[in-house]
Amino acid sequence: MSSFEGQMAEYPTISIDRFDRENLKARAYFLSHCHKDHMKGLRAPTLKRRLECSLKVYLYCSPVTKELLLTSPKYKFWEKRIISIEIETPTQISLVDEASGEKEEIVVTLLPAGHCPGSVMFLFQGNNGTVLYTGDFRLAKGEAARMELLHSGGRVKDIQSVYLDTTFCDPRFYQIPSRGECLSGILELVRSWITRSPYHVVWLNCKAAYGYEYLFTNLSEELGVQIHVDKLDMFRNMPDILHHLTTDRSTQIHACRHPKIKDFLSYICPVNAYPNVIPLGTTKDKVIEILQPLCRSFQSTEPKYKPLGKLKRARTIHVDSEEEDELFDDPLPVPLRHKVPYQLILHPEVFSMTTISQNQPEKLRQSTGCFKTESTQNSPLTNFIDCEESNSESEEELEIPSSVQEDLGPVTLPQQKVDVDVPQWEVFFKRKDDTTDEGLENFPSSTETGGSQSPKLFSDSDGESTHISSQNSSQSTHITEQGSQGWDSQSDTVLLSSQEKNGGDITSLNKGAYRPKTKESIPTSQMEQNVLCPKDTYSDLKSRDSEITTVPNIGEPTTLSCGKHIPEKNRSLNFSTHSDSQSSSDFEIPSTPEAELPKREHLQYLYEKLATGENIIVERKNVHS
DNA sequence: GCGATCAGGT
DNA sequence: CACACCTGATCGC
Repeated sequence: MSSFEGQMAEYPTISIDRFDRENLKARAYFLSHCHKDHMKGLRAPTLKRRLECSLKVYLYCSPVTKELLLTSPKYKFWEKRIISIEIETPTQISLVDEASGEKEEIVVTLLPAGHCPGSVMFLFQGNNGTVLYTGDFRLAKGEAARMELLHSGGRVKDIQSVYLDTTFCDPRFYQIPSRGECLSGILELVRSWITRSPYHVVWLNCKAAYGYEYLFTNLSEELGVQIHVDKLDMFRNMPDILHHLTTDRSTQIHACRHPKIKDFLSYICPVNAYPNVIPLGTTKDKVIEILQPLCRSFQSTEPKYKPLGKLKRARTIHVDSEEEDELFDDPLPVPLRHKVPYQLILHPEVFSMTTISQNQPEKLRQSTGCFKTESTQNSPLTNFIDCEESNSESEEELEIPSSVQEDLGPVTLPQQKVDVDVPQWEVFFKRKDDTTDEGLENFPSSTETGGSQSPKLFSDSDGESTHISSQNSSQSTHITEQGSQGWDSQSDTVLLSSQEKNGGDITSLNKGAYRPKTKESIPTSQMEQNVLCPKDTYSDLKSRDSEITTVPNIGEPTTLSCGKHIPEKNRSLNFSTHSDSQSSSDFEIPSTPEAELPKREHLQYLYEKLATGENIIVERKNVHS
């Protein structure tokens, strides 16, 4: 959480990422990115009133941030008062005091921050010196050095103050895996899972709104599978992202919001509930105590609602399989779901993963927590972990009853046709080029709107000017994003050539920026083959497959880190770049001198363990007893 | 009824 | 441990 109060000593008349208290008097506002903790007060009535009175007050942000912000009706009142500034374009702003007429000039330059789409750092230049406000940022080594506007005369500008995101300002975070490294790890893990069968699905447990688009687009592009999200209207003008997303649940990769399964019991409201599994450290009586208030037998004498929070701790519930379809009766006219998603849950942020191999999807969808399965053949009811996805703001506008929506859940893979067990891959490859977004307001899948699951390379949109491309989206800090950053072509060339040299695994990431027409140059048949016959294509996976056998144990979720979060365990896994590994030199990170660099095979082994839920004893993190 | 704030949760 | 949220309770307007 940012402790920044909104004002900088040098330029106290402007406010950045804070819109409350003292900031209500600001002459100009700046928003670095669209995360809630940087938007405090932004939609408060006090500020709204201020806007109505002070007609010269504006909010400055990147075009992508503006787009994302205005997607939410709650910020619509800002519409006429937001001025978007292009990345790396020094822009002069007059700071006028409306009461006295006093005026101050300031030049602001937006620098890509690599934190989430649209995220920027602000470089201010004025009479009180040059200051840099970083907001939340995630730049790879060397990226700052490549920012021309941070320099003048061949050297870095004389910066008076820097207001810095110090989240990882700690020696423990000496070595942070690059985005590229995280991506390749996740990518291979997801690939190894979903290529096992059409019923193996992955659920990405994304906590924040925005910031995972990099992962989505790259997974989608590499795997030829669109990512299922709840909403995508915020990306309607960002086809580079949009084309990799879908609201169609029949995909193998999900990043949708997950039902808060506390809803489950109160939704079905049975007469009685009998716990079949008693979680460690509690007793049957205690579980019953928790369950009872949610049953009709109890409610008749008791006031209505009792939060089910504690139910979440009951990790496993067993339900007779005969009853499941009754229990989870689907209010929507969709065919019965008989097939089973084998589920891999990834937490891209914390990246704690739990695999679930099950035979009954409904059970999977409804249980509470991924704990331990019973040793019998009976399928336990295994639960999910909440999935926060994009813009929560407009969620309440979704008129589909949440219980309906949620009950369909992210795991209802084969719901479209009862006997169509195999995803229709061909739809992934017939792609229209139109990038119009008509109808998106109704949140159809992009497949439905004529997009396809076929990966669209970022560079496809090069030159198109009718939309905001993710060129501006600073989520794109590395790899593809080099091309999509909207950085000048020189930087692209430099960066990409270094990648080329390295010839990493993340090939498509390079081609996106480097060869605009690559998509067309890939024979469709070949791409299909990659998807349909993954084992041929990824022979290394074959061996892995043999290692991960049948129904894996669902153990303690293992934590592995990706992105900015680096828990102990992860660091102990030494997630760093191997010198001959797949990482490109552009993702270079400082190595911890005494650190051992893991071999790729070793990493892969670890991924497998993680995917199957087996414990890896690398460094024992004391979980609860 | 709305918001701000806090506590607690993932 | 931090992030980026979310939910629920309480209080003030």
